[in-house]
Amino acid sequence: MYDAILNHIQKFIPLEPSEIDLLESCLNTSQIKRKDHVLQEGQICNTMYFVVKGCMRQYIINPRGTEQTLQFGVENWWITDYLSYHNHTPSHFYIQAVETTEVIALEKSVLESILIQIPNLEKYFRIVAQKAFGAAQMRIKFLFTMSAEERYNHFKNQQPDFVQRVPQYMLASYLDFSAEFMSKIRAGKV
Amino acid sequence: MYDAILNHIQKFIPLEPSEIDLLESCLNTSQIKRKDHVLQEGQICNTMYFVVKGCMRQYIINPRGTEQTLQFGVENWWITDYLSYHNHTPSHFYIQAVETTEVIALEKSVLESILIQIPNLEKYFRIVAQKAFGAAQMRIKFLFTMSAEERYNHFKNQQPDFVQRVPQYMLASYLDFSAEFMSKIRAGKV
DNA sequence: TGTATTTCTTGAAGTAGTTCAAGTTTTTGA
DNA sequence: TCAAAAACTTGAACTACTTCAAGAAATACA
Repeated sequence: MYDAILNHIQKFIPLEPSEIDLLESCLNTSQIKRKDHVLQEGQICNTMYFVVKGCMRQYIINPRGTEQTLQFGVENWWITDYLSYHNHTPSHFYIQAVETTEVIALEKSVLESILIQIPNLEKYFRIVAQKAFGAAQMRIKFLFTMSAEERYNHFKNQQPDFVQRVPQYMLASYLDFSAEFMSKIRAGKV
Repeated sequence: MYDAILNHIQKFIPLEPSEIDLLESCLNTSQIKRKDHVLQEGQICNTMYFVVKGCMRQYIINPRGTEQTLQFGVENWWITDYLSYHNHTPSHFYIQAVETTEVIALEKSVLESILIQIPNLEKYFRIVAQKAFGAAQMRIKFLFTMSAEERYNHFKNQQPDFVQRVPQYMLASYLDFSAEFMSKIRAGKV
């Protein structure tokens, strides 16, 4: 039932059988329907979400009223607003299911008690966050140095399946260009 | 001597006197001269740097040969390439002192042994990384939604002193516009 | 299965930025 | 202290994108 998350944790740290039992007793999965939100702008985020199956995204609505995707979270990714989570401040983001998605929702109070009982899990979350930060740095590098077409081709080479999986306009905004321009890139009209 | 880092750690977790002693015995500071590098593109990064006093930056050289700053690290910030650090892969980045800077350089092997002796430090590094990731998300939001002039004004309001502290061309590239355009923004010629 | 909704496409007009080049000012460090 | 190096400014020409609007195609789900 919780194989996905337990395997992911054990890629980074070992777990005792008793720790696995404890985790299994504390976790529970929920289904988020396509287009449903787990976080809205202005809310305080006090939950981390682990994607078991499906796809979530974090997005904003820009001043022109257009949605812009900042982050996708697919299988084995954690998604949350860490700033709102840590500072108890209203979130700037929406977090929504792109397709019907199975997540493990871990509330702050539950997580904190788990971390006291399994201190070694701190290391797991440290490494996950450090890698996510590293990936964000690389993302900024790509945004800074590549043209729109290069960003599209690079992403398509790295994640060929994912390009088919989400609506084009979501991917366009993630790569920081307009949906119309994406259409022209794909048609070779640039 | 190590007040800065010990105070910073104790903002997030308590330390025993014995743990403080241990840390003091493992840490050492070094001076990085202005424009000297602690990491070059292509090297494997196996050190984390804590800025005690001064300013470091992480940058790339883009295909046109221009430097673009991805991150500044001032007092009480950690700076490193987490992706190279964790994956043992060649770094895409340069890390350089903007002004003569005092850092605590913590090598991976030393840090790992410290983390075994003071497991609670995992929590400290977890929170630091999670907040850094949160800040990177906000940064991407600003890059996506604000014009060049808005980004400049926003940064200037948030960090008025810092604008004077670093060369304009470094800040321009951090905010993702050209040094020439920055000059025009400041002169009100946009 | 059929229809409402969502997503994608296309062209035309506009613009927020870049690039280049040359001169000026400021800062650095021997 | 002063020469060399680094940083900043300016205008002119250019371009990689955006915005808008309207129609076509694909998809979801009652």
